[in-house]
Amino acid sequence: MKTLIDYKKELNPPQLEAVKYTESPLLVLAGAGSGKTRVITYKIAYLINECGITPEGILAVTFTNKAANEMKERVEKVIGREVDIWVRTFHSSAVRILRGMAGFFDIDPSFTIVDADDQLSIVKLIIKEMGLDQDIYRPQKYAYLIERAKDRLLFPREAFDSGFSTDPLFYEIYEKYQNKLENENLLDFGDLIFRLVRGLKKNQSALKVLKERFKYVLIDEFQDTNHAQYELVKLLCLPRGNICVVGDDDQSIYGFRGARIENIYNFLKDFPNAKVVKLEQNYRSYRKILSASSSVIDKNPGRMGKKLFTRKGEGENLVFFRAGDDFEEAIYVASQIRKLRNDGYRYSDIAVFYRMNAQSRAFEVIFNRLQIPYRLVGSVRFYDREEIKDIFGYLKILINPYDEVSIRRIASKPPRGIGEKTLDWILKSTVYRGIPIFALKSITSEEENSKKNAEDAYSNNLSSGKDESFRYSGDFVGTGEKVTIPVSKKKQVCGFINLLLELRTAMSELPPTEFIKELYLKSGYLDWLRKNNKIEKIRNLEELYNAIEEYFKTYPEARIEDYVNDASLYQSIDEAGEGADAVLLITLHNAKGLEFPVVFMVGMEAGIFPHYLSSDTIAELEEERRLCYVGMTRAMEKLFMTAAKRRKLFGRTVERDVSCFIRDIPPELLEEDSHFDPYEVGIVYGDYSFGDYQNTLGTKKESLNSDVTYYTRKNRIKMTYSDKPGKSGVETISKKTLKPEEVEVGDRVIHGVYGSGRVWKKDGDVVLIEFDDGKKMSFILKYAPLEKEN
DNA sequence: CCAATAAGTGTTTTT
DNA sequence: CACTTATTGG
Repeated sequence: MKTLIDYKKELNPPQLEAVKYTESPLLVLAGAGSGKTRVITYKIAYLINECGITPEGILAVTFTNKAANEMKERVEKVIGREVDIWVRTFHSSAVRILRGMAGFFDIDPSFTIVDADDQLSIVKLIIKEMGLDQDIYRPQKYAYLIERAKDRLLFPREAFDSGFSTDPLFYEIYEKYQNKLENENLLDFGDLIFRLVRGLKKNQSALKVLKERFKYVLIDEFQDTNHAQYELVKLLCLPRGNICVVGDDDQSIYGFRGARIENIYNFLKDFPNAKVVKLEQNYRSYRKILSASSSVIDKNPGRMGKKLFTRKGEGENLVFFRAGDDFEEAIYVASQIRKLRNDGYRYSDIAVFYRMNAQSRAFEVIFNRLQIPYRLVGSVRFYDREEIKDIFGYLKILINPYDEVSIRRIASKPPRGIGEKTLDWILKSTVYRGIPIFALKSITSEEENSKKNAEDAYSNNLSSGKDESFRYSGDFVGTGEKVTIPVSKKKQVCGFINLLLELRTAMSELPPTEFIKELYLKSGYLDWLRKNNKIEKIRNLEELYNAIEEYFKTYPEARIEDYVNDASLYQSIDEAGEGADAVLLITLHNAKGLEFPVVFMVGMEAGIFPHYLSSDTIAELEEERRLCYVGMTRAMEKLFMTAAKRRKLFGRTVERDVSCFIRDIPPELLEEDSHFDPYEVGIVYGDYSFGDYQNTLGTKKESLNSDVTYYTRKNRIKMTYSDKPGKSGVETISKKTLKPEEVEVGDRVIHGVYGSGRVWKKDGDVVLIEFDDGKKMSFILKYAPLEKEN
């Protein structure tokens, strides 16, 4: 059944043109808030309903998995039925193709994916093996270069020859890294695209299969594609030109990751008969917000140039506030949020954007204190958590028994008597010689054992029988090194291998969710966490279990392998808290594609935004400016920008100037808020750990023994903590509080911090107190250190 | 081998 | 500060 769609009614003229145009390649330049998702959605519907293209024939590439899911849902809503359409990220598409057509690409389909973390540990390992000093030859630098080389489709040799890097060490490290990955059946993020592109170039028949399958290709966020991804696009769509790319050069913010803004400029050259449609009507923001954001982005030269306009009203001026420090900044935002609530906004209408995740802390502390519900996106990504990665470590070994990174990761989690030496031996006996780890079973079996023992005794010139400390030794591939293992470790090694074998059997026999339970228990991992009282981690394992359950409900046919692969590409489970009425705390990068009635852009300070590590080159600064533009254009009705004079970052307090981006905004659009008094918010002082907030209000003094002492304004409370073992802790103020029913207007009270005063007003659990110096402040009774004066 | 402690260190954004 | 790495002592 086909739903009738009135495209003319649903779309404005340029949108309609973009949807309907299929004669040649199409570049849609979609300004912020111009309805680009709408265009893609309707275009897919149009292709299916009006152009006779089957859903399977469409490949739609989005930037994140989340965007992919949303896009698919929207398409299905427009079409009115479920469709089997590929809406995926580049990486997820690549995994699917590589695994599905592994034979074409000379790839073992049981490969596992290494993430950025694993990647770094491999590079570290190599640098260590090469005997290089990690301080001089920084692993992260080489990991970064390897990533970039892969973006550019350069193998080690080619990278060296082409002058990508003339550092012979880089060449060597990259080559060793690549060899390791290949020997251990691992692919990193870059490989996913790299191997696919290489494979398709080499193997025309594979390319033909894909070209026949994908009748039409759509790419979203085209300005953030890298070279390799663009090559893939060209392979699939040249010379046919069955392609539509959508992007905005002003919103390219992933250059640090290899994204090439030029791709969008080059599209017209590479696809010569391409048509361009510009979407310039902004449906999102009031005019003042739009013009302020334009005046920022206007500073960037060489833009393709769109003239965004809005039919929404003028709107209000932007608000700027300069706080004393980061906590005051958070308190200001909190107080504004309270006001907004009074004006009828919901928490979920509001978002706080910052440049780096570290900035979220002050907001978490203050929001908790003031009971403002918030949702934190992406800071510690779920799949990046140690315990989650450990469980994935187990899974990955079972799928790919060559996976050294995972073996290293979990060998001693929980501790099972396998230390560095033993681990070394295990790896050198198996993975390093191209043998799966399970094969150790035979090496450690009894018969083998005695035979080996005899041989070893011989080769080591040891008297057998007497000295049984060496059980196995050998010459190892590539190294020529002899490694020996004390026989005393046999039990531990056998236990480990048997565990893995049992788990492998369980994996193949049990339903996925049952198997996960089995894994938690049999591995001893859960018990280990329990024993050490790691409540949070146990909770996370529960959450993982739920996620897995959910996954297999959605994809009943899937196998654990599919889950592991999919999850390796996902950044967060993300379901938790979604839809709840809560303020969103999010990085600017993560905010791309979202919109909110009210936006707070915080930390608008030189050094933070633009970030001091991204201010060296003009290109970097331009990217920061685009990031600022992206942030500003998320706001629909109100946009607040804040900065702090001082900020505690990396453990020390630094003074900072206001961001240059603030100065790019015409003063007539930006109002400075200078009336704010943090005390009015009723923040309760003394309730923070370790002087978080004390810096704002109190004086900090350091004593000789390096303990830190904080004094409050009135010197009534002293807080100390110590770096010395056994002594860390806070001597806090008395935690005495008053219950609402114990307080009456007019009562004399003593506040632990501010001294004595009189209750001026009482509203449920909030009291307003007039102190003897005349200052009024409100407090939440539950938290305020209050006593009655007697 | 491993837990506990001490010392050292580098600070961004993420598929 | 938050994290990793090195050292120590059982």
